[in-house]
Amino acid sequence: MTACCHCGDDLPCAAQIGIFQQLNLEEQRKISALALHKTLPRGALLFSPEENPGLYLISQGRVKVYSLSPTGKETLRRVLRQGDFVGEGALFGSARNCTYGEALTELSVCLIRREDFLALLRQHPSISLKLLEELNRRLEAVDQSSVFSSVQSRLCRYLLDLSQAQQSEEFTLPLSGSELSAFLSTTPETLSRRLTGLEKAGYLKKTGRKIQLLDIQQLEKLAEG
DNA sequence: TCATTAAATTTGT
DNA sequence: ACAAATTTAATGA
Repeated sequence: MTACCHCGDDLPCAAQIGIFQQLNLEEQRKISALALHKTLPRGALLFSPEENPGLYLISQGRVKVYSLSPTGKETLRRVLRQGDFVGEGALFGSARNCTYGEALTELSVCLIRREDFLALLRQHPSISLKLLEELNRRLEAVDQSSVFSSVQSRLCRYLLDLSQAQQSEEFTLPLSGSELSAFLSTTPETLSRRLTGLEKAGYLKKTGRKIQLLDIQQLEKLAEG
């Protein structure tokens, strides 16, 4: 069988992806056989409104997902990391979206084309259920980051999410200040001020782009607001 | 490696 | 929100 991305031969790339983890090795191998394995350089475009071939699974690296307004202003939607997937919108025909996916780092991805993935869903209803769960989780995330919450709480939530994703209270911000401020729907200036505010309060320590969370409980409190 | 300069971030208004 | 000041990253010798 085709060796997958950076995974070992006996570890199909599907094994890394959350929604496929409950499947047995045999089934994961089948999925990996369906997938096209690619490596892309930093800056490459995975998908765009014009070209959206199917479901991408991220096996190494990070992807910036953003939309472009008619005036050319970029709004960052999310940042994908290892184990995330994107492109399910391509499954539902309405290619009316305006999102782009760009490689933030050198990238290894698996691509499952639209038709193949639909076949997969019919064959494995449990994958469909997993997919629904994940999409619902994203829906809640959008809800939480709505205009009703403050920049501070959105920032805290982001930092806590990041810390959880990296399994560490110490991490490096994956986005530049301007990118992160766009993501949080604010400006670089207020982002900087909130961040130093949290530092002065003693809730975290900041050294350049490195962040160390010191008082998780307080941050969680602020994140609720 | 160090100096120059470009870019990004922080701070004051 | 803008602009000035400061810090950090990139480039090239």
